[in-house]
Amino acid sequence: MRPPKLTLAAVAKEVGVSAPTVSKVVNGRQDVAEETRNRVLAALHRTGYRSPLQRKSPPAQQAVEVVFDSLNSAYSVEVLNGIMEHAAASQMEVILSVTSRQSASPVDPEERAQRLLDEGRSGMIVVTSAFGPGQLKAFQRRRIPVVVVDPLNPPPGDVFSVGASNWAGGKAAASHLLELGHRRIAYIGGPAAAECSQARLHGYMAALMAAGVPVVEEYVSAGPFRSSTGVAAMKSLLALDDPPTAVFAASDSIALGVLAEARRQNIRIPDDMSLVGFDGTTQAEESLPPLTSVSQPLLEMGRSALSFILRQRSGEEIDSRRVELATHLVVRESTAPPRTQQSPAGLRRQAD
Amino acid sequence: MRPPKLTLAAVAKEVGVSAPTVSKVVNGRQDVAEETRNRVLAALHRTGYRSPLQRKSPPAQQAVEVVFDSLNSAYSVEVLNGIMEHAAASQMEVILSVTSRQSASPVDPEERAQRLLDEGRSGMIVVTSAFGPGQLKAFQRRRIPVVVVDPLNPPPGDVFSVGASNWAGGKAAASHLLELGHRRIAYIGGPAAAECSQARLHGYMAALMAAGVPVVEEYVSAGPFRSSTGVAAMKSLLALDDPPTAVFAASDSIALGVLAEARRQNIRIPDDMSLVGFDGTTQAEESLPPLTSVSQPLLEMGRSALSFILRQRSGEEIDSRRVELATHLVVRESTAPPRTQQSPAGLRRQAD
DNA sequence: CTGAAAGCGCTTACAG
DNA sequence: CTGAAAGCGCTTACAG
Repeated sequence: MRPPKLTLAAVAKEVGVSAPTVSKVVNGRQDVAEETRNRVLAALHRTGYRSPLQRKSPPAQQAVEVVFDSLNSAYSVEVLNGIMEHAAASQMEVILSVTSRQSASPVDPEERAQRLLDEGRSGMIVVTSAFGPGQLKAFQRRRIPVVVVDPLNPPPGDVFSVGASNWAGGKAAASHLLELGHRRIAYIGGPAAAECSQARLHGYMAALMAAGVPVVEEYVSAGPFRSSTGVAAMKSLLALDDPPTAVFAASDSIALGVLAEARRQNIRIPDDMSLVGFDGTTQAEESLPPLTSVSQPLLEMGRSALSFILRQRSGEEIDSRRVELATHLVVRESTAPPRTQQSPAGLRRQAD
Repeated sequence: MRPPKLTLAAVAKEVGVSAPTVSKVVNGRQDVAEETRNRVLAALHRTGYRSPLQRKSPPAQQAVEVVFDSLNSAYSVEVLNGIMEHAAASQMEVILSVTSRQSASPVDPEERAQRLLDEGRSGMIVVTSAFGPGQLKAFQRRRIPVVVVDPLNPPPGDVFSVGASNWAGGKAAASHLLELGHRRIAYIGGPAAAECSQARLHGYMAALMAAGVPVVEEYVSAGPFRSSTGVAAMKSLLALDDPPTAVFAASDSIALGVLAEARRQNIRIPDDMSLVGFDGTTQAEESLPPLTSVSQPLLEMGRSALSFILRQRSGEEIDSRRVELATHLVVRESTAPPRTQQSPAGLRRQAD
């Protein structure tokens, strides 16, 4: 005698609810009590129920969706590389999408989440993207593992996330400059709203305050993580009566902009001014002079994100929903003691 | 009033048969008269009937596999961006893989091709990769559309490929330098075996020969598309008795290496030496000085590759299996007339 | 939030 | 070979 057919009704009977209720859970409907949903999901999982749809098509290759807001930075590509590496090692397919490349129509999150489910995907990784809590809910309701990497906005407490120790990194950068003897240290940040950017700023401020150095408002600016931000900020800084002797840029791209503008104005780095970047991408390594930079373990961040998905998928109980990987300062040739602490005028004469 | 729902019953009514009969045809049953079957099939096709199953899963979401050998270059990322853009516009999913990230086990091409087929993928795009003819055959046998972008080795004649007019680009770069008055022009190429690299070299040679300028062996070198190649080549060039007054680098990364080494040796660009890159990535734009470079339509190449797949997929008859997109020279600030055509010694004195 | 009842669209079993 | 009738499994609309 064959086991009774694995229908939706059979699952319902097993859980002790009605068929319509199971139907709702399977389709990610809203109107199911949390507790009921959990019991049904458990039974669905235990019995291995597959909808007629799923039954028809062969069990698909395990796959994970990866969403970037853009691929136009060394940062993104490195995180992607980390994901790809882990994916290859664990036989996962990676379905990539880039929101900034999306043509007009933004995808409805409910629809997207349902499709993920229908196609049997293992989860989704969202990188540097402004995924709102509303969008995340569509996934949580369907129990699709989601991991965000360096979210623009801090994610709701129950969402898994991967980041780097930005605060400590900011502090390390500023401390390094302070130890070299700098007192006038500028900070050029990323988007003011971005979580990581704020953390770096606060690390910088913490270091200054610990050293008894006041935080000067004109020394702090913000902008997108692009070299143009560094160029613009550097122009303003050099126009100050009392320009800084060192600059801490919140990304290597920004730092490269600073470097370009410095060269244009004949400010030598590190002789006339010290410069620290953030990210530790090859850009920093290959620039001239090679940039002192706070290195983020970007590959590792990508790997961790995927490994979070895999662990959730395998039903592992995960206690901490946030992984923060260590940054570390890599000292290269763009930082040196200040030329003369007393003579800011000397710096500007040099520039003429 | 909306059109009546397109059910199996509706189709039946239209043909003048019963629903069960249509059901049999849809499911490929035997017990239907040939003539009836044909009429039903015609109606099915005409009305565009889709079973609830087909209707539900948005046609198993069309997807294309994209294979890169590596993602560590502005070139690759830009091509990928082009693919992503077109994919978003045409509602395709992109399944990414990177061969250099592949853990030890190389995937068996037969297996890979079969999986592609099983999962109903639309095709595969292979970028800058050394995909052998043997591997391609596994796909051709299964009628899976494959498009290669800038293959390392020229693909078999019947494979679709997308590239840029490398020869013309090389010629344009060298011509530009010749027109400025340069006669001692070096070429730093990419991997000697790479098709695109050879084309650029031959374009360069053609321009020199047309101008009656001999091709000097010591002025021509090759290496990976990385900045270190530029550094090394530049060192050798500057050590020559008769160093060139201009350098044409086969990629922007290589050119950036040349630039760095020039700065280290106090060779000013373009005053002491002119420099032309290739690719036209933002690296070239943002460098200091901004680099004159042969721009490749990388986004467009990505888009074209995908559009090739889509056209093949839709059964379109395609006459030409090779698309070659135009490159064009973008003159920026790294090129200028030679300082003194007569005094190579002058250049070297300058460098001391 | 839940489920009895009705409904939907397709398929099956079988009489003709 | 065909189709009326019964059946299946899931979903919907809605009363409680």
